[in-house]
Amino acid sequence: MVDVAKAAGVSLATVSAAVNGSAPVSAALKGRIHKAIRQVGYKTNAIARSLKTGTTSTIGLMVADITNPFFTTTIHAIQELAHRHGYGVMLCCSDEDADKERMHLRLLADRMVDGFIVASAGETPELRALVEGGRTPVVLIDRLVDGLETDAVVIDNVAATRDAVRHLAAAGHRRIGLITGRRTLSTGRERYEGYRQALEEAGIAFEPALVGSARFGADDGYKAAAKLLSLADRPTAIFACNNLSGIGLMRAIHDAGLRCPDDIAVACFDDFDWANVFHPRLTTVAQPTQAIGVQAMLLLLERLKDATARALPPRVVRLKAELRVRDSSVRPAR
Amino acid sequence: MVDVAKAAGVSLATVSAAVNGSAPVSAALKGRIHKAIRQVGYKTNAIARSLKTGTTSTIGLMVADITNPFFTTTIHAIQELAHRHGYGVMLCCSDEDADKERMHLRLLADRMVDGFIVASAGETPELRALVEGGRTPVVLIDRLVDGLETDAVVIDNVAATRDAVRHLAAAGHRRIGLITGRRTLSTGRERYEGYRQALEEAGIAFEPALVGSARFGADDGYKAAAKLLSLADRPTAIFACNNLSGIGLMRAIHDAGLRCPDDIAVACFDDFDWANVFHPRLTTVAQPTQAIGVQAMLLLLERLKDATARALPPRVVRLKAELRVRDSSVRPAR
DNA sequence: TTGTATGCGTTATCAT
DNA sequence: ATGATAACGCATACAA
Repeated sequence: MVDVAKAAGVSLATVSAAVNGSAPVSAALKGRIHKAIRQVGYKTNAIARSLKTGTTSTIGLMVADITNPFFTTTIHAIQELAHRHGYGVMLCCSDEDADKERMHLRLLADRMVDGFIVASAGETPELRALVEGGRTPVVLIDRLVDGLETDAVVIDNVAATRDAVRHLAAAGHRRIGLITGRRTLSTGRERYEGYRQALEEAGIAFEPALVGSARFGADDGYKAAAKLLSLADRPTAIFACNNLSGIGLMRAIHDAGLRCPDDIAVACFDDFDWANVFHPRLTTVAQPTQAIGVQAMLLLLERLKDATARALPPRVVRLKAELRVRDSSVRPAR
Repeated sequence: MVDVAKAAGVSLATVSAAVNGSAPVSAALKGRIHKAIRQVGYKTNAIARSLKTGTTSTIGLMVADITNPFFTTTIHAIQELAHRHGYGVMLCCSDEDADKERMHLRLLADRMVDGFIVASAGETPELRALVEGGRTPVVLIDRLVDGLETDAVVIDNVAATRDAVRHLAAAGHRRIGLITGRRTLSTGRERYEGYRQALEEAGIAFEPALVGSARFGADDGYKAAAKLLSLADRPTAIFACNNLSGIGLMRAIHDAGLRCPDDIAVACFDDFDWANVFHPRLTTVAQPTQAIGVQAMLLLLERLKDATARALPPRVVRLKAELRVRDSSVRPAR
């Protein structure tokens, strides 16, 4: 920039003013300056600017599983919107590991990101300090964390699961199994609650034996499902609380020599491109993944751009998920 | 940091030396300093450091489609390895749009990332300038770009496709269709070439009518597939050159009232979790997605950490993909 | 409207 | 071994 100033025969400050429009500069000088910029091949140094302004035009995005199509679409939406507003996105993945999340949170904080969007793997001192510090806005997505008062975008997991299980009950099923995710997550707890509600609503007694727990990955889901399927009086329908346990469930059904939906009805959380293609076409709870990302980024942008908005109380927006009934949950007519 | 110095009663320079180990500091002072650091709650400001050192400990990752499971796993591997080495990852997605890619490349360059990993949507002046400038290391993944001499990690697309089509031919198919991706991409060209080679090898005459083109997304794949299927003398087997066109293909088959593999055999590029679960279990070409990410990051790290390695000539590593034969490509015994 | 001077938080070069 | 001081490249308050 000093080179540009020299080449254009003006002062440093004038160049800065011309580049940022922070002060009026005569048209003549502007022309000279821009010409000089091209000549010198000047590129504004964002680092130096950051040091001076205290902002990096970068947000930190922390997700629990980047491999999950659910997060993938959300990340995409966030990234798209962020870029449109001049923000870069620094991505971190905790792999559902709270310790990793802490590390990454520190990495992001060190780099002085202007804001955070995080799908937390669990409450940590770092996360709490971050939101309580109040210096950097953070918006939670997908999962709420207890006692953390900050912006958030989640879906109504209770209603979504209730709808799905209600659908199963309406089809005549009385023994409905559940494969839950981790109860330490708000999603896990809420979906479990939705299951209970639907059961009660349908006048079906809750049976602990019918709920399996898949804390990590498809293999865990497989084991939980296999256990359910080996019950003497096995369920005639099963709802899987996430994508991965859904995969495990379908594998277990296949390996048990059972057929879906003839022998057992299935529905699961999280829709994905292929769900509609194979046999059986899978009944799913489709989250508004794109909208979640957009909403989250919008919330963050408000706090970022608008000084008065920074003082606003926490806003949590709950979006609705949609039950997509396909073949896997409805027994074919005989 | 100046506060720390004050609190510990030492000079700024000494604190810096103690923190970075850049100069010997007596144990006594070290103790005082670290205590002061905790007292003050000091956190090193990466921005200021970057301004001084000229490095950001951040790499730019540019992919064409973050929604694609292929990229997803690769991104994950890159991110993991980067973090282990103290690097942050700034993620950009071009959506297969060269113009977007240019914008994002500029965004990353402005932020002074130390290195790039890019799955390019096409050659652009920005990309060329970047590698020819030689100031920042660039490693290409998935796709090579003509005339760009830089590190790269790709797979042997010709061999992979040849293997898959050969498998189809070996099963007795003589009319084998192809749904290609964009020919402007190296992957598109190489996979097409592999198809031609397998045909020639099997003594099957090439028929232009049997190759459809799906440039963007599943819908495009659907159309291309539908056209192939409506041919008077339609193919008895089809190979889809990527995940998305595979989805379109399967939908088209279903909508045409055909059954796979009974009426038509199918194989497609890119494996994914669900491929093995539904009926028909899908025959796929599985890329070593994780290895691609690891290799790419390794290549980049070498250039980043080792001053002498920066002068090394471009290295392109070609990994092998693996054909996973499942049900969709083999006609059941009658 | 334009220029001068100063500081952002580090690291690095020199003395001491 | 430690301390004073000068950059790094930009933005801005203030003076002209």
